[in-house]
Amino acid sequence: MAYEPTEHHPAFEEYSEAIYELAEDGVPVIQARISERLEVSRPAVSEMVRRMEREELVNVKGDGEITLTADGKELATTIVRRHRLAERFLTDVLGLNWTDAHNEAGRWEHVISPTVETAMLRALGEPQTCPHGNPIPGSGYTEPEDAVVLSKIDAGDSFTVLRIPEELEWETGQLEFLENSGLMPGRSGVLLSFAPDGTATIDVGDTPFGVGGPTAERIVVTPGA
Amino acid sequence: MAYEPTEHHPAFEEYSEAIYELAEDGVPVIQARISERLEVSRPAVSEMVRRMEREELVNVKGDGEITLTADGKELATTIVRRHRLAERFLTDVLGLNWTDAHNEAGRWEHVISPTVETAMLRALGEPQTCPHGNPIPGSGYTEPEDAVVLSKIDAGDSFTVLRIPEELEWETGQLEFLENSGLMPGRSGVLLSFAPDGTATIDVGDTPFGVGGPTAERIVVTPGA
DNA sequence: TTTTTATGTTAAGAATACTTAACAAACAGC
DNA sequence: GCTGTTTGTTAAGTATTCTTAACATAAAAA
Repeated sequence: MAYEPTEHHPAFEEYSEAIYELAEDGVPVIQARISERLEVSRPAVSEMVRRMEREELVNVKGDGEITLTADGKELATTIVRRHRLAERFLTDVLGLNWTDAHNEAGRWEHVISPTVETAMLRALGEPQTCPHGNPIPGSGYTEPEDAVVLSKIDAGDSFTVLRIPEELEWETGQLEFLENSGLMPGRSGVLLSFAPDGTATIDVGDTPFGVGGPTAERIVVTPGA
Repeated sequence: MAYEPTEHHPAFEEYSEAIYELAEDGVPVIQARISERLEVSRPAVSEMVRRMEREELVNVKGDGEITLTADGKELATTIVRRHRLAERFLTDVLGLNWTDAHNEAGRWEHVISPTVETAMLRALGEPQTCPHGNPIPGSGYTEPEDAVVLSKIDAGDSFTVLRIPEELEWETGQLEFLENSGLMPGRSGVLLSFAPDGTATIDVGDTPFGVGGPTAERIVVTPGA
């Protein structure tokens, strides 16, 4: 009870996070992309970006590319860290599935305090990634040198799943599909074949199944079992 | 990320909870009390009560007494349940102290989903009260027949702490004091003496200490060890 | 080159939830 | 009975964050 407003406006947290993750996913950080990811109108983004610029959370380059300032980056990493830590906690401790954990964490990230963050980190044994393999900022995680996207693996070769980028987590049904298919970090499989349209057929243990081209171009793996 | 508004406006949740807990504490439920507990101005409460009346969450009697409708009660018990469950979780699983848990739960109560609620209940073994002894709505808790307030115990008699009502949790430093003093549910002690101003001196294991009259009139205990 | 698409902005407006100032009515104390 | 406190309301205004409509420009496609 009794309002305990967060240090920063909730919307600033949400926008900073979106900017951080767009950059992480290699998507050009422009207003239109933010608008799509947060599902708000372009004018809303336009106004928020102006306000965040005034508050020195972001800078806008001449070509419209948006970058986080030091303050903005600090805010973003805090939120992303809490999001991924919460996901880890929700799956590992409370047994939620990927989809539920992802949605829940999208709200938890705004209410978790430093105290709880510390307690969760300890309870989980200082995890370095979220359940989908994405790094928890500040955990010291470094991506393996040989990490490539699934679409770069040759047909017939084996691979080990590294991570499902944030971008894919937002596609409806995607997380549920990947989790149920067993395509999760740490699992090894074989890339059976490529269709002309880029669809990859893979085998990670159960029945082989197809993964669409755009998805295969985003899932990060390491070659070998 | 991506806004997931709660079913009800956050403020409605906050106000419903305040109304529920004021009634629980035996405080007359009028606008002025809500204003004090939520620390918002009286006009703000006036407007919110009108809106909640329009949404059929509350009824206002002729004398200004505010009562929850069936819908309002459902919303309130949901929030109170999540608050107390979160407190239990934060203290028992994450090791937070009473004060931190209380503050944190004040934010968590608005973001916890039914799925997480169920998972927490299972993880905690279906607890019936929060760490301060207040019942978790829907848990089937029933207060012992012989429950009385601490100030009703005779000097020299022993007692067992039952609960610290919500009202006291809002007084600055109160939870910290009570927790550090060891005045927690389940603990037994002896009421050593009463001062003329109502202050009770008690012994719950360590050094005896005094509890102010108004506080002693609110802490609920059962007679005997 | 002309047209279409993508992108950003302005303008106007709405909902939520606050605030302070000012006022009226009821109630309690002397 | 008068006075001071408690309580609720009106009025006016603010901050945040969103919307749609309309428009301008730039980039891509035909």
